[in-house]
Order: sequence, then C-alpha cells, then structure tokens
Amino acid sequence: MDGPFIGKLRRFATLTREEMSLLREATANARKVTARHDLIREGDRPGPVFVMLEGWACRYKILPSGTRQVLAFLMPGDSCDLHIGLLAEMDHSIQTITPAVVATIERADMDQLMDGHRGVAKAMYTAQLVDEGTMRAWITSMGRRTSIERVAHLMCELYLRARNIGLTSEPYLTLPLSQLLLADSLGMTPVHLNRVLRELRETGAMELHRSRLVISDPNKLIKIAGFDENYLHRRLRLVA
Amino acid sequence: MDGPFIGKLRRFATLTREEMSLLREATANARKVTARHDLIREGDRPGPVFVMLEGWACRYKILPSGTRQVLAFLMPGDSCDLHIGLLAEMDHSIQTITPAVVATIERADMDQLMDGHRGVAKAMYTAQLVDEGTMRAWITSMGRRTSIERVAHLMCELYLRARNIGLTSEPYLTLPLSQLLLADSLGMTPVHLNRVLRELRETGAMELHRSRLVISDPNKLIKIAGFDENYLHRRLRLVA
DNA sequence: ATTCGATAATAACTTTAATCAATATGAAAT
DNA sequence: ATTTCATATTGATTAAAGTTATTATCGAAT
Repeated sequence: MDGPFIGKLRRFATLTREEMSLLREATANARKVTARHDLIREGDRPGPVFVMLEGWACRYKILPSGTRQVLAFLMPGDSCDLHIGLLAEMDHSIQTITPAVVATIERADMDQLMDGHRGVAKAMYTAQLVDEGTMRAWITSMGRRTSIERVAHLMCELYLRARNIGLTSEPYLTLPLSQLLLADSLGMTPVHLNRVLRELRETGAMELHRSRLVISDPNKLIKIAGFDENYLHRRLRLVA
Repeated sequence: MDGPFIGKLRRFATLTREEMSLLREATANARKVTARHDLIREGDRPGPVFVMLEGWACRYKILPSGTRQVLAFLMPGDSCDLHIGLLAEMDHSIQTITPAVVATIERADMDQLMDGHRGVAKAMYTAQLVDEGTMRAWITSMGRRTSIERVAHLMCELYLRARNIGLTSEPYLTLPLSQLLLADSLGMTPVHLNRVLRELRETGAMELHRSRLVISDPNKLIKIAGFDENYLHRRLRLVA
C-alpha cells in the first residue's frame, strides 16, 4: 500500500522507487486535524502545499452577504495547488469536512522534488489539470444544467473520484457531506436540494440517505446528468 | 513595447533580457486567425500551447442539449494551460471571438524555456494561478450571486483585466462580446441578460451599448457586484 | 430514557428567470 | 437607398428555485 497521495500520483505518471520514497518522506509530517477546521483562510499568505491523506475537505468562499460557495471537494490523495506559494494571498479558504490527516510540503521542498524528478512533476501537473477540468465542469453545471442534472452530475463525479481511490464498496459510497454542504457546492438552497434528492430517489437512479450514497442505476444516473467523464482524464467507466 | 504576452509575464515576474528575447522568438510564429474559428476542440489531442497576441477568444463547452457554456475569456497576452500536452484529450474547446493573432509554442520548447528560465516559469505559473482564481470567482458568481451581481461582477473583471493590458481608455472599454456570448458565459438567457443590462444602465453604474462598455460609476458597480479583485492577484484599484 | 442540537423533510407562498413571441435596430452588402 | 442578417429589445406567460415556517429524525450527551 502506497497511501492515497502516492497512489493518486502513480495513476498519472510512472514513479521510480526513489521518487516514491521521497514523496513518503515529504509527507511524513502528517498530522491529525479535527472536522470543520480551516487549513488556510482567504486573505492568508499561502504557506506549504497541503496534502490530504485521510478525510475530506473543501475549498470555499464566503460572500459579503454571508452565503458560502463551495468550490471543490478534496478527498484523500488530493492536494492544494502546488505553486500556491507564488501568490501574495489566498483567494479562498480550505476547510476540513471530516476529521482528517493532512501533510504539508514546504514550497522549497516541493520545487526541489519536482525539479529533479520528472515523474513527480508530471504527475502533479496532471493532477492540477484534472482539478482545472473539474472546475470547468462545475462552471458548466452551474451555468447550463438543471438542478436535477447538476446534482446527478456531482454524484457521478464524486462516485468516480472516490472509486479511483478505493473508497467505494460497489454501488455504495460513504459521502460525509451534509445536504447543507452539498447545496453550498451546487449553488442551490438546502430545501431545493432536498426536493431534488427525492426526485432522484423516485427515478430509481440513486439515493442519498444520511451519509450513504447508493447508485442504484448507474446508467440512468449518467443519462440524467449528461455525464461525460472525459474531464477526469481517466479511461475508467462508471459501469465496468 | 513588449507585446501583450511578454508584458503580461513581466507583471508576474522579473524577466531577464535573455528570457524576453527567447519568449519573442518562441512566439514569432504568430498567425492571423478569423473570428469564430476553433483553435482546438473538445476531444482533440492537445498540441502546442496557444498564446493570444491580438483579439479575443473563449473557452467553451457544448452540452448534449446543444446549449453552450463559456468557461473563460482570453484576451491579448493570455495563453492556454501550459501543461495541456500532458492530457490525452481536451475537455473543452477554444474559439476566437474576434479576428485574432495567435502564436503557438510546442510543448518541448515550452518545457525547455521553463526549465532553464525560472523567471518565465514563475510568471507562467502565476498566470495559471490567476486563471484558476478566475474560475473560482466564476463558480462563486454562478452559484451565489444574483443575476445583476453576476453581470456586474463579470464587467468589473473584464474591465480590470483589459485595463491591465492597456485596452481601456479610461471609463470606456471596447468589449467585442455579444449579449448572446455574455449570456452563455453567465449561465443565463440572452433575454434575461438584456433586462439585467437595462437595470444596470438604470442604476447609472454602467452601460453596455453594442461593443462599448462605459463604467459610469465604478464605485457603484463594484458595490453591486460585491467585487473584490484579490482573485486577480494584482494590487490595482478599479478607481485610482 | 430523555433532552438537545444538528440535519433532513415537507408544505405554502413568493420571487426570479426561462420560454415563447413579436419587433426593432444597426452594420454590411448589394 | 434598400435588403439582409445578426443582434438587441420588449412583453406576456410559464416554470424553476428561493423563502419562510413547521415538523420529523437521528445521534450524542446527560
């Protein structure tokens, strides 16, 4: 077992033994963090790169009106932007959703790691490109998908991403995301999300009960979502 | 005069004479492109990096229903993702909006340029981070801003970005974007956008007539938008 | 076992934006 | 000057999603 971070990078590039061992070293400083803890806040001067080793987190922004927009979900293996240190201040915050284990890699170490090790660089850049593709998919969802399509699309995305890192047990997935949080990520109200979830349950495509996502009919869900996984840049089918 | 590309990079990092001269060489292959020409399409295998030297372009996606979502606007000096070549296929398309002049930099040349020249690398990475911040701002707009706030926010963004590259003549800006295109970028219908533009005109904050954006009352517009330029990562005020 | 607080579910009502349908306007081409 | 086409504007109607309010459920703590 590599751990989720190295595991993820290995799906994006071939890593040498040395590279893996260096990555293990670099993330050896992992520490436990409680749920709902801000790893970094909008306006802060960026520090080291965060790497999620266990648990979930999200990027978010708070608007003047006090509403929140969730910008991305981070799962085990995910990290924040590798060149974040180039910026003077963060334009968004990152908060844990569940209790988590988080490693940090200092910018200098990261630079050194990537300069000397093309495999690591390639894997990190690919991960970044996938994150960007995901942002584009979110913009598309928000702009042009109906609420039911949008919810279905996010569930497809989260299911696939979770499956990539072995978090699923076939049609089930433990999604530690409250309806409030999901609503804040989908640009809708919790009340409306709740209605849409009922609608999705009634179609028989999926159900989300408490923290348990069951994809009862993957093809139906994909069809509702208009889901095309190409933006995740993995040749992996939702249905085998 | 450096041209918009080098000009932009110089705002993000100090470039040596040699770096600038190499960048000039790398973009010497610029060619003219007509308006509404796809530089690359979703599903294509990515090729070289595109650099806009003149004219505007946009990234977009077409949904199964045939609707379009514009994901970003590219102005002179902007380029597409530098590591794009790592991906097997594009997850979106890029199309010129106006007649344009576009240079291309082969991946190998780009890698070499960035490997040996930290200034170029730093500037390119910073540009990428700003693009990501912009995507996050768009997600936030789509998810949590009302339509009038959303329109005002985009106008603030475009005005500031255009001003950074010297495209404005004080309160005016030539915005070669039809209401249809703007609507596709804002996740709304052209009809509704038209009504919102009227509303904005009536507040006295700004008016958009044909291709001419006039920001009559910058402070009012900023206030309506809830605009905080931090995501553009430049210490520049909309009002001096 | 009971209380508490967070989360979820549902209903009634209001607001916002989409849809459908005409018209109008303006620039370019003849 | 007139035609043409894309773009923009406006109105009437419908549909989608937000708001407010109430109640239900569940797990954790006492």
